[in-house]
This record gives sequence, C-alpha cells and structure tokens, in this order.
Amino acid sequence: MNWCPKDQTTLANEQVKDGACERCGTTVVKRALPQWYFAITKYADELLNMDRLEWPEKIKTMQRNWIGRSTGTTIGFDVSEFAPGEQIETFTTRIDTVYGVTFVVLAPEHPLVEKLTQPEQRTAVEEYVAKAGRETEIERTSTEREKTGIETGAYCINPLNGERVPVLVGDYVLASYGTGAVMGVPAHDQRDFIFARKYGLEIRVVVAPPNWDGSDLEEAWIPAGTQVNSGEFDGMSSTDGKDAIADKIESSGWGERTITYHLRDWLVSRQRYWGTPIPIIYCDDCGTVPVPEQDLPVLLPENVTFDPDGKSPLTRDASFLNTACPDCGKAARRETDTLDTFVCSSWYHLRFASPNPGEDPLNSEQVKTWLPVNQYMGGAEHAVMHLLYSRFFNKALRDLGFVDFDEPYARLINQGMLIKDHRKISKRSNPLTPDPVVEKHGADTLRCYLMFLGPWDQGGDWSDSGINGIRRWLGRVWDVAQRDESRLHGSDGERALERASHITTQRVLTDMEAFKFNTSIAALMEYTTELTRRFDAADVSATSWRDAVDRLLLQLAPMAPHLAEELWHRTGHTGSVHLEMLPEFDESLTTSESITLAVQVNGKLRDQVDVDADIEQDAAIAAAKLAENVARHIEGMAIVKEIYVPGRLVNIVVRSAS
RNA sequence: GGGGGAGUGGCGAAAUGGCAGACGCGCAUGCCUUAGGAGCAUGUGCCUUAACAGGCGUGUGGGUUCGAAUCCCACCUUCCCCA
Repeated sequence: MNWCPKDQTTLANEQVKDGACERCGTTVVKRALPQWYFAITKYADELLNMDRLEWPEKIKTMQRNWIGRSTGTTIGFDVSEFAPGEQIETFTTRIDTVYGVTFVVLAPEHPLVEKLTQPEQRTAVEEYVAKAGRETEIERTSTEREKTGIETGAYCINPLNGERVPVLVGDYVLASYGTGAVMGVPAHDQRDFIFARKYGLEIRVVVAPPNWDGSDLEEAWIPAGTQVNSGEFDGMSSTDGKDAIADKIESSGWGERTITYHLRDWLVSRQRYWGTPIPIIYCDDCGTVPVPEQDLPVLLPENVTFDPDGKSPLTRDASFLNTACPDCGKAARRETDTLDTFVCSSWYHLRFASPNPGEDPLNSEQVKTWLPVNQYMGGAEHAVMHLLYSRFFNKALRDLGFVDFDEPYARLINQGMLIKDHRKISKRSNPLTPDPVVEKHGADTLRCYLMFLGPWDQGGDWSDSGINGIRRWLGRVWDVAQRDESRLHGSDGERALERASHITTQRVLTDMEAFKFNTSIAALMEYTTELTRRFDAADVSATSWRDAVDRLLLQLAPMAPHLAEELWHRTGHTGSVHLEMLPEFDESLTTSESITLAVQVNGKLRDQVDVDADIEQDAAIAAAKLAENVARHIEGMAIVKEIYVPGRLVNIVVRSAS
C-alpha cells in the first residue's frame, strides 16, 4: 500500500509521482492495510481497445503502456531441497531463453526469501532486505543505477534441463509486479547480462545471433535467433521455440501461458473526510455488510471538527460511526474511509446530463439523449488517471444497464499548458487570476487573447503585454461595425469585398474546426482591416457593406460573445446573435480572375508576374521568361527544365551554355 | 535509461513539398493632442548598396528533390510522460 505520512492517507499507484505524494510531495512509504478496490483489471482487455476513439495517439499510447498487457509463460522452479513442497513462480515473455537460465532473483519482499536464506547468509540478506525497504520503486528500478543482489545460499531446479542454479535476492525485482521473481538469462537480457558479469555468473547463449561462431557475447543478444544449447529444441528459430517450449511446459505441468498486466486494481479507499463515504457496515456477527440500496447515499456528517493530527473526523464522529446492522439489526460500525475523488470525476458528465434523476443516481433516458460526450477538452495530465477510470466506469455502468454506449468521450482534444514565469499555470501552485484582466480589458478580450496565443493544443506563455493587440482589434470592430453606411453608393469594390468575405469565412471555419483559433482570429483581424479600407474608399454599396459587417459579427460571436451580441443589436437586429447560423462560404467566390505567379530561376525567387487565373502551362512559362529580372538571369544559359505549379509558381532550371 | 513533443525575427507565432516570417506584441518615424501607458498612418529578419539589385537566413551536420522550415539519416538543446 502506498501511504503518505503527511496526508495520512493511502494513494493509488497513479497518484504516486517519483516516489512522492502527488498532492503534497511527501515521500510515500509502504504500509500493509486492508483497503477497498474496484476491479478495473477485469476490463483491462476491453480498455485496450481504443480503435473507435478519436483521441490523440499519444494519450492512447500512454493508456496502452499503463495497462501494460504482456503475454508470456509462468514457470515454476523447484526449491523443495531447501523449502519442502515449495517452488518459485516466475513470469517471462522470453520462454525461448529458458535453457539459458543461470540464476533466479527474488524481490526482497518475496515470501520465500525468509525460508530459502541459508544460515551463513542470513545476516547479510536481512540487511539487504531492510535497505531495499527504505528505497522507492523508482529508485530501485532506475536504469541509471547499478543492479545489486545477494545470494541466499539456496538453489532451485530448472525443470527443462534439470540444472541447479543459485537463488538470489535483488532489489530491482518488484514484489508488486508479476510474480515477484524473475529468471536470470544473462545472454539475452541486458540487465541480467550486467548483473551476471558483476557477480561472476555464467552467461550461456541459447538463442544464437546469425553466423554466431560460439564466442562470448559483448552484450546481451535481444532479437530473435536460432535455438542452441536448448536440448530437443536446438536448430529451431526462437520464434517457433517460444511456442514449442511453452507447449512442453504446459503438457508437463511445469507452468502455463499467462497474460499479465501492469494495470492493478484501483485502490479507492481514502482516509479523508472530503469524499463519498464507502457504503459498508461492519457487524460483529454478520461481518462486512453493504448498505442497502434504499439507504443510499450515505451522507457525510456536517458538524465535524478537524484536528491537526490529520486523521479523518469520521473516525471520531459517534453519530456517523455507530449504526445498526442492516441484516441482523444489532449495533454495528460504518466504514470511515471515503472514496477517491477520481470516483466522482468518473461519472460527473452523466449526472450533468440528468441533474434530477429521482431515486437513481442518473436518468438513463436523459443520459442516452445527451451522451456520449462528442468533444471532450482536457489536459494530457489526465491520460492514465481520470480518462482511464472514466472509461472503466462507463463500461461497468453499461454492464449494469445504466448506459447503452461503450465509451464516455468520443473525441478528445488536449488543451496545452499555459506557462507564466517559466512555470505552468495551475490552480494549486501558480494561479493566474482572471479578475484583474477582466476588470481592465473585459472577458471577451481575455477569451480572445487565450485563443490567439498559439495553437490550442500547444498552450503558450502568458504575457501581459500582448493582450493590448486584442483590445485594439476589438476596439476597431466596435468602431467599424457602427459606422453610418448611408453615404456608401459605390460599386468598384463590390467584387473585392465579396471575395474577402468568402475567403475569410473559409479560413475562420476551417481553422476553428481544427482548433486553430489563433489563425481564425488572424483572419478576422485582416477582414476588419479590409472592411475599414472599403468604407474609407466608399466603393461599395450600403447593402453589401451591411452584409459584410453582419458576417463579421456572426463569426465573432463564438470568440467575443458579449461584444458580438451588443453590436448585433446596435446594428438593428432583433433576437440573439447566438441563435443565428454561422455564415457559409461559396468556394467559387473565393477566387479571382488574375493571379500572381512567383518565378524562380534554379529555385531562387527572381520576379513575379500577374497572369489570368486560368492560364495554361506554356503561356505561364512564356510570361515568366519575359519578366525583366528573370530574363536577366536566364540570358546566355541553357534551359534544362521548366516547371509550372498551377496558380503558384514557375521554376526555370538553367545551366551555363558553354 | 526508455517513450512522446518542440526548436523559425527582439517576443507570441504563420506557412506541413512551391514567394519564409501572415496576424499580433514590441520598437522607430510621422499625424492628432494642453497632455499621452489613448487613437491613426507608415516602416521594421540580417548583411552589402545612393539606387536598381545582390548575398545570407527556419538548432547543427549530411541526404532526397527542379524546389525543403516542411521528407529521410545522425547529432545538439529543451519540455512533458514513465511501471
């Protein structure tokens, strides 16, 4: 059990960071306590299936790694010579290397350590085990550190070849992972290789590299190869050997094919006040009894005192603690542990969708209407905690009949981290209070600025100065939208205005769908400038001008909702701008009759030419060659190649004519 | 150590095989102003040049291509994640 001495509570593996409590940074120690778990491992395989999720690959990879499914073989090494009737269970994904086992290593916490340690080694082993108990798992498994181990003095038998190999204790083996014991194959595992060299153990090649001449290896050979020194399996490819050896082990009863997971069951007990009480009652006669459904939910008592000993007030609150056994009615005690807060965040979206469910925790009909969540926005830091728990909850609730879908969040986007003073902005450690910014510039300005900082999924650096640009732009919008269009009677700029409108909408909508709000806003800024220019030139009609301003406001609405609404009303509209549809764009109106081609000579830009938009390749190249600065660079040269990229550029490749 | 991002002006950034630096900040000059931490206009990658123009330039070194910030290889720096 991971125990934080400061917070006086247990922690899930996911909540231990670098051996320290995720909340307060205190070094976490190991404690043995009875706890409540959720059986998330029962869903491990289903949780691995993320094919239909539109999530960032990175998050999917992190979840896969966290679940950590590996297929391999469990095999027992007999130790009855030293501990009658016992054997050491080991798990390996490389059963093809089993003939190369030259030692077996136990985790310091392994129950057989005590039984197997021989008298002459006892003092040294006990010291070693005590030392390992003071170190964190991160320290023990760090690859930076040299592997250490100590002999127990005992030996075990490899069932495949009947060999007697030494049993050691090593702190790089964790009791909590796999079987808490590993077989040592120095020739084919780099950690074992280094370990064997250090302690003078045999390094025996059993999977030969191609063209192996029988000499000693310089480092472990990890890839596949040919079985050698492997009895009846010699000559097989190690890929086939894996299956053949596993078959033999299973048919001989020495072990079996096994799937293991890194994921462990979710420890949900917390020794805190602030949490959902675990609905369990302890009765001296009936044992552990769940609170009957009609008595749910168990509510926290309200008038409690918090003492500085860090213990949950629930452990001292008699009115909460004492109750009657639901089965026999005799006096009984409530569980005083509460549920991890990740339990609540695993289904809050279901409750949001059905806020008044009556007797049930949620209303399935309303949940079906609204969910699953189409687009979820959250931080990448939730990859293996909240997001995994939430998926598990959804699947469990589905199996209980509460929801009819498999996944809670169809599409996931990670917003990036905001950095201030070289540290990430966080509500706990480095907060950015929006109030003064809102006070000074308004909520719309702050909102737009956050969108303008950079790509949404990359976050950005907060700076106080850049916000002025957004403030100025919104000021220009305010000005331009309210100009009096009655003096406009022109027509020369109509076509240009229409083009600008449709191009802008195309850019704004495309970028918004890709969560590139920064470039969406840049497009609207350019459009604002264009509107101002057209008004000052007075070369459009009043109607076109007004339509163009409406278009600006409609696209501004999602970004600066208050300002857009106010201007929508001030420009003569009734009803809310937020009930309007976004404008559409006509691709045919985004093009123009003439285009500017860039002209390169040998890939270097030399000039530009204005040509008809539908110009043919030959004509485009001919026009390009006439450009003054191009002619200069190709004069007297032999033309090797001419390239025309329609609508974009011409590249003329030349070399000296000599 | 392993896994995954990122590296472009003074700064935030744009461009994902086709005119590098859009848009914005900052800065400079000018206009307006009794005033400016307001507003407006113009300019602003570096070097050479009176100008036309030319050279250099997207972390470093190589490669592919008519053409590379963009693709490939190696390296450097940095951020995030890690049983």
